[in-house]
Amino acid sequence: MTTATSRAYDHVKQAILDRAYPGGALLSEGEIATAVGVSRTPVREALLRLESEGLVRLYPKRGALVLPVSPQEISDVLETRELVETFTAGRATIGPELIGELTRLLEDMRRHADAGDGREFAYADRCFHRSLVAATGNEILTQLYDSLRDRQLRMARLTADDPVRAADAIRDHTEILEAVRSGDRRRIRAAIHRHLQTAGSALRGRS
Amino acid sequence: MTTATSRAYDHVKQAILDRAYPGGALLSEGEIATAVGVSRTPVREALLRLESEGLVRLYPKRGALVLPVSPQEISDVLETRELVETFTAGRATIGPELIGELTRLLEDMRRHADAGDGREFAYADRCFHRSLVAATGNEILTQLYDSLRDRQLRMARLTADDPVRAADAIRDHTEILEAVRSGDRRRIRAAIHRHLQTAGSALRGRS
DNA sequence: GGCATGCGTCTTGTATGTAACATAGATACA
DNA sequence: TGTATCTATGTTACATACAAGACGCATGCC
Repeated sequence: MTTATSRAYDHVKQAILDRAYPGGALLSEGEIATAVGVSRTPVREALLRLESEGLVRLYPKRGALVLPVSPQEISDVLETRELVETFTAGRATIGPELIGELTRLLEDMRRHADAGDGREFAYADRCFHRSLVAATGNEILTQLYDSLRDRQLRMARLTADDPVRAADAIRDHTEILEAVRSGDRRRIRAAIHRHLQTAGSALRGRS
Repeated sequence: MTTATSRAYDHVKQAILDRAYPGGALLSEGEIATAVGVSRTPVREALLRLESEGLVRLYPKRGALVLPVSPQEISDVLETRELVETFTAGRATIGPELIGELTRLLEDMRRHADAGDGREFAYADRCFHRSLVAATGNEILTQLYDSLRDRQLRMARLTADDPVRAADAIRDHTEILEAVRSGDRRRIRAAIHRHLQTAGSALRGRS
């Protein structure tokens, strides 16, 4: 059986990302505890972790505020993502194993896009980028990148099922993969930059 | 009165950075709780936070392992630090206020170096760099940078009182400040790169 | 009306109890 | 000898209890 803490964590995180707990909501430990069916202790640990990830902020004796997505946060997340990804593009060790994984993930994206499964599509998308970052072997950056993607998920969930954007994403990723295959790091960086540019402008425009 | 959790946190963190709890040590909540004079609950929260910062790793039903500094960690921390700092050098908003703060901190460094106070010196050093990062306004990077410095502190504490390295650091920082004053971002980046290069090679060489 | 004050309620911060898990070392046995 | 099992001990994971802080609101006073 999974631990009570992780159940509480998953529940709250999912609810925040799905906007079931909207930005600005003030959560109480007890409320969540009864919702999940555990005691307050594991809930508290989950909230602490979510705070370190930047999703909530704990106010003493008041509750946990679901941080609203601010223009500042959008900007920070996108800027940091671009920094990490362009850096790793120039640094990842490119080998058959990485190429294989990227190819497989791109296939997944195509399949899920055809099936209209926005959720799985977004997941494959995410794994694609994550693989590139992880290929540098830098665990700090990899972990940072994961948290960035979580935060971005909250901003972008609404666009996940848009077929036009899906097609754009597939085109972009294909380009990135081609660039990786070519081994030309400048080209990889350029492809990633372009990709983030389009993704970012959509986000910034929306909020 | 400060909270029990923060007291536990400060105690454990300080002990780890000072190597009073050496890498490889297996801590138990109860042990720390009696040492700090609080119950196990706040200790647990402190350990959770320290785990998210990469200083310990919690093993279920076993205890908290103080992560030994690995070559991989050194490399990751230095690489990430350089990435963040060179990026922010090209992006920070340079104004009289930033220049004033850097000037003041450099003065502090000089003063503490003369006084032979390694601890205060290291603190001013850290603030100097932090100001540059914070001047981008990117809160994610600022927070990441702080955690990187903590981790590096653990690797470098031994060198803090070396007067030769202090002199080197002051020279490097003076150069950085000059570059900031000039407003030439390429020059700033170069100065920072040089600075991290020397600092890094000392670290890598030692471990 | 406007302001201070006190009360009731909600929520956390911390302490403590308890059961389950992990491990080491001893012991029994093939 | 080698291995499986048992047991004693240490440790957490989680639940629960309780006191204290924060806040809304009514009440009383000017």
